[in-house]
Amino acid sequence: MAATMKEVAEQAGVSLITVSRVVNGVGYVRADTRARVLAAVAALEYIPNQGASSLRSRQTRTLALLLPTIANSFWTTIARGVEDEGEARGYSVFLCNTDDDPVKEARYLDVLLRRRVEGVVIVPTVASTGQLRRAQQRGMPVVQLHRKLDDLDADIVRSDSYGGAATLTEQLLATGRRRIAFIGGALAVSTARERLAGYEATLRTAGIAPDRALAKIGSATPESGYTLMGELLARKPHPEAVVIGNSRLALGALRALRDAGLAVPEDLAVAAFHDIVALDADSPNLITATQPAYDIGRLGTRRLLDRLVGLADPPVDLILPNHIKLPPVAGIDKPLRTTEVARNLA
Amino acid sequence: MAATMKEVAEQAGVSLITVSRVVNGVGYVRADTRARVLAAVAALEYIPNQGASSLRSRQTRTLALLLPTIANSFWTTIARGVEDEGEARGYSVFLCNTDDDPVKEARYLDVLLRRRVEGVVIVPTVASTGQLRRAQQRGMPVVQLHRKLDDLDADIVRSDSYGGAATLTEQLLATGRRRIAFIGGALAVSTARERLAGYEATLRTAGIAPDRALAKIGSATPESGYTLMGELLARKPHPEAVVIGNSRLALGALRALRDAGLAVPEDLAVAAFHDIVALDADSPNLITATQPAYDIGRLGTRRLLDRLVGLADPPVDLILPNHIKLPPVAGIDKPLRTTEVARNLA
DNA sequence: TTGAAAGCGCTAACAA
DNA sequence: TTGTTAGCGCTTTCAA
Repeated sequence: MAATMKEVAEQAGVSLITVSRVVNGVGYVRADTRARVLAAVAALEYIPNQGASSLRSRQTRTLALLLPTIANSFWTTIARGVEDEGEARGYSVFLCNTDDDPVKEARYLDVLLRRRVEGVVIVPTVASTGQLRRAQQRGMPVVQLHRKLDDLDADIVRSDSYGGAATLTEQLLATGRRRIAFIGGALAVSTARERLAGYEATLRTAGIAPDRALAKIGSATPESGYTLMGELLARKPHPEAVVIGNSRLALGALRALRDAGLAVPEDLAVAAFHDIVALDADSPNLITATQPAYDIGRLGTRRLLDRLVGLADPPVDLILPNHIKLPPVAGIDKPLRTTEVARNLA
Repeated sequence: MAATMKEVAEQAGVSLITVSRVVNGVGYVRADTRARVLAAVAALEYIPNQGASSLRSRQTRTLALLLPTIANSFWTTIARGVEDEGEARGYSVFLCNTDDDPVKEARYLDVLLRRRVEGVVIVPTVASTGQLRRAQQRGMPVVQLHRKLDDLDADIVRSDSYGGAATLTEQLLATGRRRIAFIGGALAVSTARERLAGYEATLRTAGIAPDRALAKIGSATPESGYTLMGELLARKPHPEAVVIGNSRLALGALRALRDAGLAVPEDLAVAAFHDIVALDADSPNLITATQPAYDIGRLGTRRLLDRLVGLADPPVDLILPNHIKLPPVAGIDKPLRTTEVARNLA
């Protein structure tokens, strides 16, 4: 049915390899020969079979992106960055939703190995190390996004969780508030640990001993945020401000404040990491740190593609600054960057 | 480097084809032969090369999803449905963001043809027909999602735009309001046309002649929604209610109402199509119609996969009901479905 | 239940 | 500037 290179060659009266050269634009071909080949290509509506080419050349021009779920705007923006960079360099991208389930992730990795994907960009689960190392040993470069596995020797691109939390805390301190609480996600995740650490270190620097009773750890859901904020409000007097480690927690916490009839920031100031669009409606009154999701995807993929063309440097840990936004209040209106410069920028 | 089937065969002391049968689980193989082969597979860490298999068998087990952009929660939820269904049936999915740009779309379709993708699930642009027909002619089935191209002979799965708009309008009428306005997206898009039609027909059924001055058409952005709502509010008296054809328009329209100091629904009731999470914060006071995005993706992909195993029925137009949500007001609290049943459900 | 032979559509390596 | 030969790793077809 579909025409092959051989048929094009016969039609054009040249050899197979000449057609290959014309189609791929490599090597020397006389102009009139090229024209004859192109005419045959058009006449037969020839479309190269990339699978056959891959088999011989050992290049599939294919990447894979594994992330928790595409149905969340933070991951989604990363995905867009990955796809754009891949497309720009001639790579197609397989999309894999792991749901943070190691079993699902392992199954995908297996499929990708069979497909001889050239490289993998991944937001890893806590249990990914073994499988990823296996992939690396088989010559499949891996770039981690957002979350860092300590015992994996691979490039990583992420945002500055520690610095972001520190800046949010600083901004609250700058408004004169001292009793500042914290609500964050499970500490098994590296970003959550770093955010808590950034918050505590900043308090100490300001001469405030962190009060562990004011640091609440939950599960990255609005429900959890609602509950934890409720616990903070039950204290008399309640905290003057709170740093919140992720958007879903913030959503619930803000609801708790509304239900309690408290105004933000007058009664209680809120500074939160802001990843998801759902927070937009509330954000005018918040201090927010937004991660550069698109760039995380884009730069991670760039790094991966550079590896594919031979880059052999040691793995980098590329930490990108968050974008800090302050509420439009007189006197505090210049946005800051959490870190001065991204290190090791490719 | 990576072991081949041939090497496994030598190690196990059998022929190539026997290894193939064991690996693929087809045909007859004696238990002890199978065990020897499996041992060799493990020893050599053999992973089948799917590309080679595809070349011979002409099955790539690969689909593609083309949509405007993954960075929008409606499309994203569709994508999740597509990926889940594909994964469940052993297919990997290439993700392609077209940005509704026909040129980008055409370039992707070309790549996908080269890759011998087995089928395509697409949210088409207005200019897709030619390329898609070409794909069909080359044996690549196409399923349209959400938007219908009139002159393409392909399955489509979408939600009931006409019925959704009709129900939103009915619900507003049921609250006693009569002067009901409409704000919608560009009429070049089939869904926008159908929503306007559903609104107008419902008014007529209620004995109200649609007032064209109350039907505003814009460009599916919050800015446009803000402007158009402003125009409606400039009329004295302003409308008692408005039906809004998509979420981004609604976002802007609601902002305009806030800025004008009008309460929803007391001063002006709002019924809107609700696709994106950003609207959640406002939705308690709205009547909303939410499209079954996940099912659109899932059922569309199912249809495509059924075609791949030989289904030859004429193309269907599968129209799924929207989910209607009413504000928690006494007396009006039972959700409705816009259409009784999805027709032609596979 | 197992195998031999052929070939999918293309490119690498070398030769002319 | 063009061509020949070989073979990528697997499945199809036919035979035993």
